[in-house]
Amino acid sequence: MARRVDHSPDELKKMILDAAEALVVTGGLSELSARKIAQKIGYAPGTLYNVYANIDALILTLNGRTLERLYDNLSRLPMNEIKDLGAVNENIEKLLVGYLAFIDDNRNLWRLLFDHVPASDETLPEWYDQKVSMLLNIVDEALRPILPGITSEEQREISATLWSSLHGIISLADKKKLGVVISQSSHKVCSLLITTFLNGLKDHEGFSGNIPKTIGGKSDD
Amino acid sequence: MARRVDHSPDELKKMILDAAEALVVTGGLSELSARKIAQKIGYAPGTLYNVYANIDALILTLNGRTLERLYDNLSRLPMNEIKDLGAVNENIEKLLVGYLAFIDDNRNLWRLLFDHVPASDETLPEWYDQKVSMLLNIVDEALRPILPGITSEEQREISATLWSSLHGIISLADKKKLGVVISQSSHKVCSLLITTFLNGLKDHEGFSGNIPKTIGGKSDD
DNA sequence: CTTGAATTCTGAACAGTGTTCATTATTGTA
DNA sequence: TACAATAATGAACACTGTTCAGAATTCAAG
Repeated sequence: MARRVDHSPDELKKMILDAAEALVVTGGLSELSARKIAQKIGYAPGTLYNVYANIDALILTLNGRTLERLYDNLSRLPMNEIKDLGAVNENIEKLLVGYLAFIDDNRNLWRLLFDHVPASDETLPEWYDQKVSMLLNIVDEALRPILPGITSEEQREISATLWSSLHGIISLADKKKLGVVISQSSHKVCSLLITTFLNGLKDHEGFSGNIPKTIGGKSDD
Repeated sequence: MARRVDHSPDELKKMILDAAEALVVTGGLSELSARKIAQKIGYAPGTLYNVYANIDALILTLNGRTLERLYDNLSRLPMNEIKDLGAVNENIEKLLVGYLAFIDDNRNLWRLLFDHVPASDETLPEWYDQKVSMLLNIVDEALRPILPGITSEEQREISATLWSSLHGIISLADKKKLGVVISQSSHKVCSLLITTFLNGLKDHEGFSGNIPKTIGGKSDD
């Protein structure tokens, strides 16, 4: 029953990805299987393996698309132009709210980003790291105004620190592994982290907050 | 081939857990299976289900034991007695180093804590949350000296924030999902977070960088 | 048109998974 | 010694990812 003409390889690739996504959206990772995808698109299971090396590769591709969507979401958020410490805090907060909204709208896809542990523990492909990097660029940009005097490597380090911290809070809250512990919503806890972290950057080398009327006491060493 | 006398139910329970642990230690979650456990202890697969409801329950029990071990490790660490901001920073750093060492020595068991996503997304049992809570108590205690004027709920919130932030950095680094992004070791990034976070607490209500002679309730809201 | 190579797709098969449960083997008790 | 209670079995069920010989279809050349 070959029907090469029905769908081009690229079409087929997209069909598979869409079917996989639909399954994940509906029932999470546990609902995803080669046979279910095949059944959904009207092909035999073996066909998937002409297009994707294995299910891990398929999931990685799907995760890439999710990262892209997240990027689109966050990069479209309106930001404060004025960029003193308070405004930067607000901007980061906006990114957080956007992120949390994205998670709310795409919970199972978002979970797939972290829940799925690929069999081979090799490093991720370059194109995947690229997409993560793009996301961090957004954080970089939001933070830059208060850290004019540091290298881009330091900058990236600080962004990554903040971002992965927020990830830690959100993901533990999602897994309910801090269930009893955090009565507050993860949003509130994240906000606490952001404020505290940014406040803590005050004494960092290269910091410049244009501190208007924030809380006083800037020490310098 | 029943041999009720060979091993008491409790013995059996421990044998299963030990076998499961050995499998995870050797080859990670993917090496764990009911049949392999059974084979390792010389029983049939069905026997496991007389003792554990299912594999998820078994893993949860195993994770509980891992949390206990981590607690034992961290609670035994020598801490600074002097408790100004610098000393507290050092103490948290010591906890971090202890944690990272534990991960290094028990990588696959530690991964199991977070990698395994139970089928049912019900909340975790109370005894599990308890163990997590015990761990956070350690962080609480380390932080308390600089935050004499806050409620224990706020205290716990701040500890959880810091701890889950560190978790986020470490776990993302472990998953290599920040591979290219963070060239630095996760230790250095965590240290940056700790220092910045503690520094950021300075302006927090109830903060006191000095040694509190008497813990006075000076919260004013 | 016809032939034949190239491509596309199939689906049975393999080795594995968690889990169940009727049977069987062993034990403690009467 | 007989019998109920318990403990353990292991085949069976419904899954999983993955492979690959062979069938179906398309395309190009003669």
